[in-house]
Amino acid sequence: MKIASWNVNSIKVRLVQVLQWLETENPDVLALQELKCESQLFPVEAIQKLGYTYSCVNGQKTYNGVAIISKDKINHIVTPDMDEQHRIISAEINNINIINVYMPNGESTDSPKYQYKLTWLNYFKQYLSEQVKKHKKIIVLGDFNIAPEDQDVHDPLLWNEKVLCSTLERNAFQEMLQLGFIDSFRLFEQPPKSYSWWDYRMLGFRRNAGLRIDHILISQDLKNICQRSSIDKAPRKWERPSDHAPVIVEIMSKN
DNA sequence: ATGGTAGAGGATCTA
Repeated sequence: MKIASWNVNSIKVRLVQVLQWLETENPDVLALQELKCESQLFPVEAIQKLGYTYSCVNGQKTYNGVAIISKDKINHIVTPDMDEQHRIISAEINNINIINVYMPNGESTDSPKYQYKLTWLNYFKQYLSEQVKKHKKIIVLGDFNIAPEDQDVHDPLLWNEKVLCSTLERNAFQEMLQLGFIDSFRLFEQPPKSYSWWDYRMLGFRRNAGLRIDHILISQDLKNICQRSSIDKAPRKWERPSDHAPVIVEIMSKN
């Protein structure tokens, strides 16, 4: 079972790329973030034509918005948002609980948005702690807007204690792991300087000035059946790309 | 001191 996550930064603009990527990579499940569209405007038909019969959307106008599309049946859809910002959608597919998140960015550590992010992270940790009591097989994936370690940052000195890299955010990430999750990417040997997001500005991608802020966490029960975890940089080189690359995990078996 | 780019929506806000 191949499961992927991609912050598309507007599904309306990125639909062409998403369809192209689905055709080449053929994942069973794709979690999308930053749809920037209302749920009823999500392009279900075009996606269904590629065999993704099932989908669930938690959209909103202008900002945020998340969705899960799947070849296999989607059950128990929930959207446990903290407030009016639509950032979470969770569903069960093939007996695995998939929690798709778009975490707040925070803007900068002196911004009120940073305080909002910390509050939101606290809320989400609480939600996860409830989920681990209820389910054994859980995947938490999406745009975390946190680079967990210095090895996930192109220039750790430049980013030292900056938003996305600050100690409080990294602590929150570790506290999520301590609930019983593993950063699937680090289960395997990876190319050095692997990132998932590059700023559109200042030739970020060409300089590989990136951060690894998109993650796929798996619960302990999935560790031994996790086959692969990777970042696909290819779509970032395409015409009119998202600033994020898709991240992928492969789990053995369907049940 | 604050740019640089992209998307939404029609002036800024968010990232």
